[in-house]
Amino acid sequence: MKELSRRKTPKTVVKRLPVYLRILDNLLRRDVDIISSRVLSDETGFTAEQIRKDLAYFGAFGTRGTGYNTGYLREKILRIIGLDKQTKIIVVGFGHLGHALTRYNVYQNPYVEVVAAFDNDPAKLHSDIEGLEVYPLEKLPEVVSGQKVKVAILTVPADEAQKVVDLLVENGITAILNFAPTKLHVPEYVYVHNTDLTIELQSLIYYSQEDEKYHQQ
Amino acid sequence: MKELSRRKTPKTVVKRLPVYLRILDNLLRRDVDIISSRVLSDETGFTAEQIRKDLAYFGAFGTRGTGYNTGYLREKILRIIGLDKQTKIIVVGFGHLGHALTRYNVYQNPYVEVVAAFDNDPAKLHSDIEGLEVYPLEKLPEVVSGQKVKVAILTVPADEAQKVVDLLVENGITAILNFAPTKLHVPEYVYVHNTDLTIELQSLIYYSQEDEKYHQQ
DNA sequence: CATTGTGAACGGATTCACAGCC
DNA sequence: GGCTGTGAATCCGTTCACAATG
Repeated sequence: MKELSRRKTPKTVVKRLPVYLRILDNLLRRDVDIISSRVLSDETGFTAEQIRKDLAYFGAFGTRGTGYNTGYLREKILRIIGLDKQTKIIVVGFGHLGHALTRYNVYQNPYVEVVAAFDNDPAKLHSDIEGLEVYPLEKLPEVVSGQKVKVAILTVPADEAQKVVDLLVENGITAILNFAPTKLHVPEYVYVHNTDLTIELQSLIYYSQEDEKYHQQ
Repeated sequence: MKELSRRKTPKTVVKRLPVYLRILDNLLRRDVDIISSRVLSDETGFTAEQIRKDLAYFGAFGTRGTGYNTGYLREKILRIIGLDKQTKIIVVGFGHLGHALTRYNVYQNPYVEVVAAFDNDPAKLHSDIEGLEVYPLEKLPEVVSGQKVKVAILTVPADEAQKVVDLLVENGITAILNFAPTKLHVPEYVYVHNTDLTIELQSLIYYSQEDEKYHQQ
């Protein structure tokens, strides 16, 4: 019995859930209230089988012969991701990127709340975003432990990143969206997703030069 | 013979090349001029075998019994990625995110040059970045075709993204780093990498709630 | 009879294991 | 002896094919 219960959901599946959620939101806005895996496939570009398999990781949400109830499926996915309850996040590093990301998130999603931003540079301690305070790093433990924040977005320079991460982990952060171009060392229970813009851009450049020596050949 | 020459490099490999490059740069700065796959493994977190396999896609760059010459390997990877020659890129959508990304890139890399930014909103047509002009979208064809730009960073709102992409492709763009939260339709010769911050954040939230109903079980 | 849910087959990437070479 | 380069074995996610079912 333990064998079965140890099934871990692949990361690839978790990455697709938010896509489904977005499509379902769009469909609901258009009053589409039954949806087949085939239509979801058209909207997302994933295969219908893959979508059904993805959903099957979490339960049987559909009706054979009919499809999925849009609203019901949406509720289920919200719940699976954890968006059925408010999530507090912090932004560490309030330079241009941190600033842009804060705005981006604030505006996107009612379930997600940026509760504070942090920066070491006194020049950056001012926020032009309504309801957002920017604090020096010393205040981080108080805010994170006090409000039980679990999620952090990290946009500090590479050479400060590890020190900041240690501080985050110490204070109970369990998931980090890392924009600093460096490998972070964390305990295995902490989840780190790296979004490295330099890497993305450089792989893009690789692909931009089609039919060059290495590519086709 | 055709069978052999059709070998395509896996995307996963291409994504790791810039990581190697960064490590090699760091090592060179510390005057380390011979490097083994084992040490590269320690620095990157990838296995030594994987690193050797990755490099082997492009040739045999090492010396058995010794390792790789740091500077030589760096040159090779630069060349493979296409960073041995100047690359021109444009940023389309000059809101907070576009702005931050432009700064980010300008500052990172001598081989990569943001030649212009574009936005539809007259309010955003001013740049505070040295040497960078922000133009209305009508000017895009002239700049892109004229300067033979192949790479674009896209940070426009989701509902404008497809129209802008069509314009980009029409004018010769072959690689797009897309931050708009929507599926883009492009001819198969165009490479699109999606960086969807909402998706990243939502998967992060999934992982932040460890030992919840769906996760371990 | 359309569509879900799922075991089985497949394929691509990683890891293993070792032969080749300095 | 140490480290690269690589075929073989393995792992894991995707696709296939179909049984189950409203």
